[in-house]
Amino acid sequence: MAKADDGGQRQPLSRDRVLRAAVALADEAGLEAISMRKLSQTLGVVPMALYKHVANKEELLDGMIDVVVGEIEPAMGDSDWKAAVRRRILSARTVMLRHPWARRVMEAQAAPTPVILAYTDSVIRTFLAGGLSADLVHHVMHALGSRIFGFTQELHETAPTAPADLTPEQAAYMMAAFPGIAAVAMSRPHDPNSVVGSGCDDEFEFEFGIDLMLDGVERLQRKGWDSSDHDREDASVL
Amino acid sequence: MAKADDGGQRQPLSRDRVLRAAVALADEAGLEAISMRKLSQTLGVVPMALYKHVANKEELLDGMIDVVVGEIEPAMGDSDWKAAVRRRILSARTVMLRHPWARRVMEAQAAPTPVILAYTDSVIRTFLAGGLSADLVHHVMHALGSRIFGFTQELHETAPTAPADLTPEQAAYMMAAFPGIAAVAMSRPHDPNSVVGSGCDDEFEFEFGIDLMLDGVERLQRKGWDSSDHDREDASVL
DNA sequence: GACGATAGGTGTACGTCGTACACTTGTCAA
DNA sequence: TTGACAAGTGTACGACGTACACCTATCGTC
Repeated sequence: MAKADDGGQRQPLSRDRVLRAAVALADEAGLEAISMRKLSQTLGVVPMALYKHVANKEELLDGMIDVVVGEIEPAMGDSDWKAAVRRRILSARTVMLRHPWARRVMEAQAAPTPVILAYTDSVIRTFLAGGLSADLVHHVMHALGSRIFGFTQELHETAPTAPADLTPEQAAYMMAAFPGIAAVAMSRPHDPNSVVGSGCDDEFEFEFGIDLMLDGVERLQRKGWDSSDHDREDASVL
Repeated sequence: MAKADDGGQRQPLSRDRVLRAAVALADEAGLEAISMRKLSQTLGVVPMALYKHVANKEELLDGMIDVVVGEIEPAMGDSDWKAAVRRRILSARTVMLRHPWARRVMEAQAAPTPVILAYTDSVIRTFLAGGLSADLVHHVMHALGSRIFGFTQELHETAPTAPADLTPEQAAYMMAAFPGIAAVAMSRPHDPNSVVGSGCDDEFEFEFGIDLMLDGVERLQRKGWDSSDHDREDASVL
């Protein structure tokens, strides 16, 4: 069995210990630090030792995601489906902010793990319990997409609208080359208290997005919308 | 200069030729086929030759994305902002369906290229020209996120709601373990004419998503919504 | 026509990666 | 005591990105 050189007893590896160490390493050193070799080092073990607990790197990454998804608050029996979903998603969001690498890993995943399916299932059941039709819920889940995991839909963390850290020359160039972006970037003084690097209040933007969707869904539900209603020749599907 | 062994004259490489070959290779062999070595092979050249035209692999990938984004239809002078944005996004979507690997590349990108900024800018200007306030446009762009590039927001191509290719045992297990998913998956017979692997009408789901957002935005605009209106203690931000 | 600069293609080499495979070693049931 | 089994080790291979030194064809200048 593995023992530390300094005489201390090293507890044996386990799948769980491997996954937790990997999550911790990714949290502090970023996703690019996750290699079987580097991870094994942090566990004081030889690279191949990991393969006794994890089939390959892909399974390692899947397991890391399961750990992260497991941190999302469980559903609570909530009378109002909108508030319930909203709280759940915002809880997911705080988890994903703790593990910023998780998004890229999930996006590269070939298929959802059972843990992910279970989370998705519980969100769906919240909608159904709120009285939404299965048909409507289907479309809503597609429309929400990865937002249910608390992911912003931005592609680039440093938003193109970020006016931060621009030299006057760069700013002038932006103004000339991308007048729309410039106009929008200048449009609002941001709340200095809850700001991320981009200079935007990310929390506000996120809530704006999910509220836009959830309010729209509520309106569809109220008017008894059904996907078979719509005329496929219409410009809009709603 | 490089010449083909068979006596035929080989036209010299160029950044453009490299990028186009890379896009073609990714289209037919997938993103994992994109390595400097394999790409150089398809160009009949030694790996290091590519570095005379592209600084490194990251720049190669950026360039590939620029090629793809360049395929999106330019904006047309459209009186109705909603229809204009809708058409533009749907055009982007058909481009991205041709290059399914583009999404992952863009998501891994550190920063937007000028080409991406130019496209983003033109979408913003469409909104502004339609009379939306810069403030509203700001939030809308965040809310739309990567949807403006025509990306579905799904994490996994094979949606968890896909009932296809399940053995009866698997189906029974799904029903028991994930009743919500099962209920939603069973809820609607899909249009067999425009179906992707998932068994869902992806085109419909995509349009449902953007229409949900654009309709919501139109409503906010009509009632003169302003981000400074809302009370930050409210449950909803709208 | 000669010639040096330069752009474009080559060859070799290094460090990193995931992981196959054969091995030792510690533990425990019989 | 044994011997099966789970856990950790060591070596090795092929793929990757790319640094660096090297050729070589082309062309403007004299």
